[in-house]
Amino acid sequence: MTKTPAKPANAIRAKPTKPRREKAAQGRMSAQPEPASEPPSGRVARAAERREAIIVAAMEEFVGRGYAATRLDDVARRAGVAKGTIYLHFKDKEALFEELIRTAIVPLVNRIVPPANPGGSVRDMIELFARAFIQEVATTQRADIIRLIVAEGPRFPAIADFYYREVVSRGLAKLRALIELGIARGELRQPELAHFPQIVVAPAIVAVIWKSLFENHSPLDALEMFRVHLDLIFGERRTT
Amino acid sequence: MTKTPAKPANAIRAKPTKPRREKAAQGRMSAQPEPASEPPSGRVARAAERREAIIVAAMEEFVGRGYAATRLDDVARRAGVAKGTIYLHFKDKEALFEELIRTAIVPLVNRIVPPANPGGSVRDMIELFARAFIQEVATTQRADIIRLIVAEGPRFPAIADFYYREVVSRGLAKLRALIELGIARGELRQPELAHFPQIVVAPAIVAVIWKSLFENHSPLDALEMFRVHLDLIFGERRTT
DNA sequence: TGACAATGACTGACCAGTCAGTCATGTTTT
DNA sequence: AAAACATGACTGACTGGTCAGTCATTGTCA
Repeated sequence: MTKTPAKPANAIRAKPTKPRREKAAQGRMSAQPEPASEPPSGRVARAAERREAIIVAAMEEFVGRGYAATRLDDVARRAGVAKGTIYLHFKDKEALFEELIRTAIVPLVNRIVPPANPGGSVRDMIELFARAFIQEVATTQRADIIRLIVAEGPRFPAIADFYYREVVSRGLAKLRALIELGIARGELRQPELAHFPQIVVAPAIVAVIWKSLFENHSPLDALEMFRVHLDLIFGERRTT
Repeated sequence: MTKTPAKPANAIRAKPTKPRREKAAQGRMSAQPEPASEPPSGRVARAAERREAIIVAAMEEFVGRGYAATRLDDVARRAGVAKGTIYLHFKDKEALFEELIRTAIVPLVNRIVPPANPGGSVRDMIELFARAFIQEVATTQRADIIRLIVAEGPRFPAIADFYYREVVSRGLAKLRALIELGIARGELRQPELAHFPQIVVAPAIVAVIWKSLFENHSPLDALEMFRVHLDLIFGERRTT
């Protein structure tokens, strides 16, 4: 995409040779076992480890500076890897970014959606659902991932699509089912709510944004806000 | 990222001087006083006009590409102005960006906050408030300004501060007053709502984000969603 | 005819992406 | 078991291009 004009290729590589000496020390002597994640010894394991490190580093950089302003040099440095290594694992900056979002989102969804709680009230189920979301996202720096998606989504349709497919439509479908169950059971008396499950999660979304932008201006108790919201939806609250 | 056409690059630094001719015509002769935004003839007026054009152009570019990816060359071209002219009006890219948000936000707030409606019900007042917001923002491309603030806010504390001060705290204060009035009048029976006025506007915020990211996946009737939400808050709806 | 607004070619810094070369690790031979 | 060899993960200097910001020159108004 980037290049239109023909590439002049490389003319005469000057002196690429450079005594690489001290660098060896930085490599791995066989004697010392690693600090944290032990010596994987297998080449593949090592590679996977580095790939992981790159993703983690890239996450921090992209979240902190946005897509365009992030330098791959910084990502490499943070990952403790040379820039070229990034390109062994990802086609280009964009591929890294998209892959990043994917690997961040999937485990997030799995952690939140599953609780297919057995026989509690619908309110309890929704509360669990939302509580998990708020605790796993709004409270942590994972909120910034959401902000990143909102910020860059329109420029990366692949990401917006993926996010819609894997998170939004799935979550809303689940929510809608719960709402319908609540209506059938008489816990909920607003049948039209099933058309707009977004209303149920709206305060959680707002909490995420609030945390990112205004937390230092005025902190927000997301969980308490959500409880009040549920009182609105389900009528008077049972004692807590 | 994306490169446009093959840029002549700096192949042969030609003669710096270039007779600028036709451009003059595009300027304004002093003779004809035009209808609308016309031959201001005054230097100051002209200057203000250009400044305005730059802001409009910058708005479109920043909204479409984000801060970092926006090129001032493009802003200049879109504004029908040379790049240097931008620097006659703004210290640098960042100053332009911040000024931009400021001038976009203020009129927006004035258009929405004012309706200090006289003696309707609280629900009517809130509905008016929110309807104005949804019609003025969620429906239009102004929604992208909000997204822009969410996206770039953390990187531009001055903007987040300004936005919090001028829009958020002001809007929430107004809303809180309305909620308290509603409680006093007995229209609202959830006193704790006054602690979280965010709940009232949450669906509108969500609508804004939805429009930006998912409108093509699944359109959302923001106004209708908000009506359902108000039913939740105020209890059963009066016929509509 | 100044004085100042406007211009756009130019510079300097910056950065995505490349690739020749290095070396730790694993494999085969002796 | 040890030495010779093969592999490919890894490195980082380098290229081609981009872009914010500058400034000498030119145009225009009062």
